[in-house]
Amino acid sequence: MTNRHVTIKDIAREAGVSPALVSFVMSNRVAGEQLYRVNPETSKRILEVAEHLHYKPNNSARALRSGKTGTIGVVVSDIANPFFAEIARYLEDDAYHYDYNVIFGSSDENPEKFRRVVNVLLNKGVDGLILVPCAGADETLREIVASGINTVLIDRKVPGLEVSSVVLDNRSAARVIVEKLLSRGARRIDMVSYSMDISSTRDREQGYRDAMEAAGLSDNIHIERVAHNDYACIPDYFREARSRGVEAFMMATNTLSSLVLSEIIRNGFRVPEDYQVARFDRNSVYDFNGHGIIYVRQPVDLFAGKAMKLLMAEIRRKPKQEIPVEEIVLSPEILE
Amino acid sequence: MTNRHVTIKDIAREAGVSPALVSFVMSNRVAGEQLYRVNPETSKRILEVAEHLHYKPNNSARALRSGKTGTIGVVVSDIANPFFAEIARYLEDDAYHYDYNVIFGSSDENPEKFRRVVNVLLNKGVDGLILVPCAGADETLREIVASGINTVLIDRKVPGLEVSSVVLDNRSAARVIVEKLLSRGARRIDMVSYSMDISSTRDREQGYRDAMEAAGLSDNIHIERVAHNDYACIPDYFREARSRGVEAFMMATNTLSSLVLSEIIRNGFRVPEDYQVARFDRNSVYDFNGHGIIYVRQPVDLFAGKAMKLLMAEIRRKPKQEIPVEEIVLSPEILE
DNA sequence: AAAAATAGTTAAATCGTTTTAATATCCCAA
DNA sequence: TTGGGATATTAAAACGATTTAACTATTTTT
Repeated sequence: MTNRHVTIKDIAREAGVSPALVSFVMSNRVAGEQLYRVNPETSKRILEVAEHLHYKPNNSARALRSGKTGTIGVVVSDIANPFFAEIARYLEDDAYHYDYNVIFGSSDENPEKFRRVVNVLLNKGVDGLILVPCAGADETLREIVASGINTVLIDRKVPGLEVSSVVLDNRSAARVIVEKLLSRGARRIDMVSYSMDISSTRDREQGYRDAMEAAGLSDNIHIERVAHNDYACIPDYFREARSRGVEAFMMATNTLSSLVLSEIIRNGFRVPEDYQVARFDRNSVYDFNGHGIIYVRQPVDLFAGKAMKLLMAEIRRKPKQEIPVEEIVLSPEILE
Repeated sequence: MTNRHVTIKDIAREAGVSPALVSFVMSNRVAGEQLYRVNPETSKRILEVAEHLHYKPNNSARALRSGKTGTIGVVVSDIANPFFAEIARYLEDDAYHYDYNVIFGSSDENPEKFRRVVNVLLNKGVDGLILVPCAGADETLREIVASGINTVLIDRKVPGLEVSSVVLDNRSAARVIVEKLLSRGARRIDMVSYSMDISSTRDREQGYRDAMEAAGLSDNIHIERVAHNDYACIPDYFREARSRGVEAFMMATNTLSSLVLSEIIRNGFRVPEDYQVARFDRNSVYDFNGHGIIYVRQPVDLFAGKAMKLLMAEIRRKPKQEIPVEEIVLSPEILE
């Protein structure tokens, strides 16, 4: 209340130096290739005065002059979805260690909203973007990349886009868990996936096909594609699957498998006695339903860590340096 | 890539007016009590030029000059916790409608980290704060309030602090669900709570006591207080509770009840046949474990909505207007 | 001893807006 | 015709930092 904003000028006056020198000390910066040379004693005095006056740099002024906001924008499908919430949490912590902040946005898997949210973040003036691209956002993504904004994709990649990404080896992961189901004797294995066109689920489908074909079960391949947020069809699907004599389900995501599991149990069946189940992502539900569920654990911490590291490398590169495009593929862990 | 930043000056030149006028039009502002009067035709022309040049206002400059960043800071316990993730999601959407952005931080229920995160947000220059105060953060909170930063507390309130808050009527909610357990015949009802000192769990404990005492069961009152993140003690506790002949559990939170439920089921018991359970917050686990669980549904959307509304009212009040302190208590919904 | 390099510091421009106070124009009443 | 009020517009001063180029000293090299 009492204290008007303390500025660099106040410190300069108090310490008997110029504002410029204070600036140099506060953000120990490089000019050209050289480090600014400040007398250690002067530097110490300035820091003491700053401390004493409770100086807090004004980020807006900094950002205005330097063009860097120290903020990065993150767009996920839905921050309330546990998978993305966890990633968000790691990103938040990682950013902190780089002296950065994070602003989040949720796309709801809607390309129009995706564009809008990205624009809001860009208007805010983020130094970079970490995006979970949603289906149909290719146009927006191309514009972003073309405009030279530092960007890293996460969880899903977009073919033909010159941009770094961090994804899971979804195809192998899916293959392995389906093989596990096969080794347990299941033959009629359905996969439940999303109808939206994103690389992660498409790759998982391919892994499922790989495993089924390798086992000579091409005829048993059945991929049920559910529209995002249209979950009313699950009961019908389950009834139909039962009539086909399905023995096991492989679920592409968290949400889907909760829905199908719920349907299985509502109908009075048990896992794994009546139906085998394999799925992506852990869930507290396992704690209550025996030990029969095979699942893929995604290294959420690495998703965040690698993405942040790539982004920071892009942000910190010298203006004329080439943009390093790197595609990181993370290995899953298969657990029960 | 091609386009250097388009500024207000570019528009002014193109439209043949002064930068000031462009500014007035872009943010249709009030001067003193009066609205700036701009000729509708001029206004239209300026907007057209702006549109045509793809003008994007520079937020840093705006913020520097006006002192408003259009960003609000939110600190929760852990953004990865479903309850807070959902609140975060609503806050994000609500903020958008006020033309604001949100930056999140997680305190991990650690007062030191709470202070640090709040300071990071303040350094960033947020226009206001929405906080879930953690135990032991009273000092930090008092400083915040004393410094006149617009603040609203959510989920938990801090007695003796002159600040608006939005909380659940935790006491009644707890009383009602315990009464439900009682009406189902349970007499030996334990409550599982946190040892940390926050208003929400304390109020819930009081509600539990109210119900037990009203039923003449004062002697059966047992509140098990678990330290945050020290969940290894749950199995011991459960064994001890069994030996006491406990028939029902009332759990103070999401996380706690998942843990206890898991322990119940791991030991081969069933809900509600062997143990009755009542708890706060819904969870997908219910979908898989019968219909016996009584739970309190918190109106998460209202938490966010009311808090944002209060905060906006504070932010938009005239400098000399009094700070309106309002305590909103939300009604829970009791479900099975 | 002169020239060159180095170290330490600063003046002043600049970033893109907002905002205050002033001005210019027109209209109508006195 | 003069003056007062609207109405519409603008010049110019902020806002608080960063950053370039310049300017002293001082030291080193030739």
